[in-house]
Amino acid sequence: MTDHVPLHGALGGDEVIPLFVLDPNHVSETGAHDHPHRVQFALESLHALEANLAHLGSRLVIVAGKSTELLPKLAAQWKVDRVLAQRTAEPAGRERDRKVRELLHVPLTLTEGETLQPPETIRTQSDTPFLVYSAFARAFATASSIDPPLAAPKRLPPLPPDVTTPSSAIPTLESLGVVRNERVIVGGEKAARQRLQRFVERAARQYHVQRDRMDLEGTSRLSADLRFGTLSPRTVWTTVQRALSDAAPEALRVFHNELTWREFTHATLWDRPELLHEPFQRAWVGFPWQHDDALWQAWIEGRTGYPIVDAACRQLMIEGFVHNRARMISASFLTKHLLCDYRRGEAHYLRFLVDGDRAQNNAGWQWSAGCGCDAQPYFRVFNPVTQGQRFDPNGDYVRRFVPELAQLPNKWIHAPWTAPEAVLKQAGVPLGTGYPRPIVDHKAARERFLALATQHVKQKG
DNA sequence: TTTTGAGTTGTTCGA
DNA sequence: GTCGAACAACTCAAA
Repeated sequence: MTDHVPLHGALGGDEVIPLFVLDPNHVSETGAHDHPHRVQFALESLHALEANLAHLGSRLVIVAGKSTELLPKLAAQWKVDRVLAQRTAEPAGRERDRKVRELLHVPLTLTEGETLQPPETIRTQSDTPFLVYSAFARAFATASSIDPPLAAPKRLPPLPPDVTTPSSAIPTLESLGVVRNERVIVGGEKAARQRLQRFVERAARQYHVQRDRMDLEGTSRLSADLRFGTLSPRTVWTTVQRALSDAAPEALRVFHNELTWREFTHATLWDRPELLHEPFQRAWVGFPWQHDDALWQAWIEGRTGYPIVDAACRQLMIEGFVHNRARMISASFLTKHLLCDYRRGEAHYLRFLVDGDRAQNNAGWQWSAGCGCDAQPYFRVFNPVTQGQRFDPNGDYVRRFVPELAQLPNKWIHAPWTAPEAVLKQAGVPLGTGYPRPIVDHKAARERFLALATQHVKQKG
């Protein structure tokens, strides 16, 4: 309830009806099957919200159906004088909001809050959207002072007596055919605040040196909270800023930089909704991605033979989360080593990530594939072995998600195929049966991709 | 209008 | 092991 801009805006009136519309596209058996981890997190967050509102003297009214049909109907029935909601940069949400506004007979106020600044406000001097990150970040830093978050209300007005619509119950996971996953982070504002607190106490001060370490808890793990609004970006920005006021400035600078990237991805998607279907760099339209179902299956199941890639792919399925660097390595591998269309990987991540944020996910995948916003061109091809050695130096991340390699000594943990037979035998890792050999050779795959990319981009340019 | 400096996260090779 | 250069030009954004 902290920093909830629509609720805060609505408190200016005498009566407030907190309403949540359960969209059957998202919360149904099919919808839940499409994104099980996110549904679990969302339902828990909804329960927490319901309890929170009740505690403050109000009630959450839950209705199931399409916003475009329900909102005009309910607004008329309840004789409300306005409707408030938070706007989103996500294209389908924008389209929904546009239709709702058209159909409502009262004003629809779309408030800010998804991002620190409204997505269309950070512009170049010639009033065009920024196309490179660093220029955006400079403009963001000078243009914006970040307002402190709005405090949670102490008390809410009770529901008006004529709101007699029976509230739907929040569906159970079982009713949606989803088995609860204990490894997925807990939803709700309270759990979110605990995560933020934990980050501030344990990791924030070392953020600049440990954020890339896949084996440590060096990151904030707040991506899902930012996606669902269980924490507002302002809350995260200012809380970490306050906590690091006496720390080395580098830690805060690097953390704020990550939040600024989030601003950039949302502003960019706001400006170019078609990015969900097309590459950022137009020269990449029509790139000859290849479709090999055997390679695809090996990647999604974590059987590529490259431990760090396999760990990342398995973490996604196990936790609904992947460490940022592991996302990059695994995305780079799928697109550049296996030549799979980044959109296929993007959809897979969107399906299973708790934090499935279209703006962030798309920008990340495009960057990894080489067709996104990046100063460095396509010839950066991550080496899955050296990346593992640098950012998972003891192999702990690999061992956590690829247990069949648990007994393999550190020296070979990121390249089991280079280990002597005796070592493999001792570790109980029969290559080819216990753990796969690499499905592609790194050097050959790298050269193949570079040749293909060079050829294609030249042709286009 | 032209010029200028700069561009998230890397890899490989050879000295 | 460590370090610097090459990778390849091009576009963006501001002066």
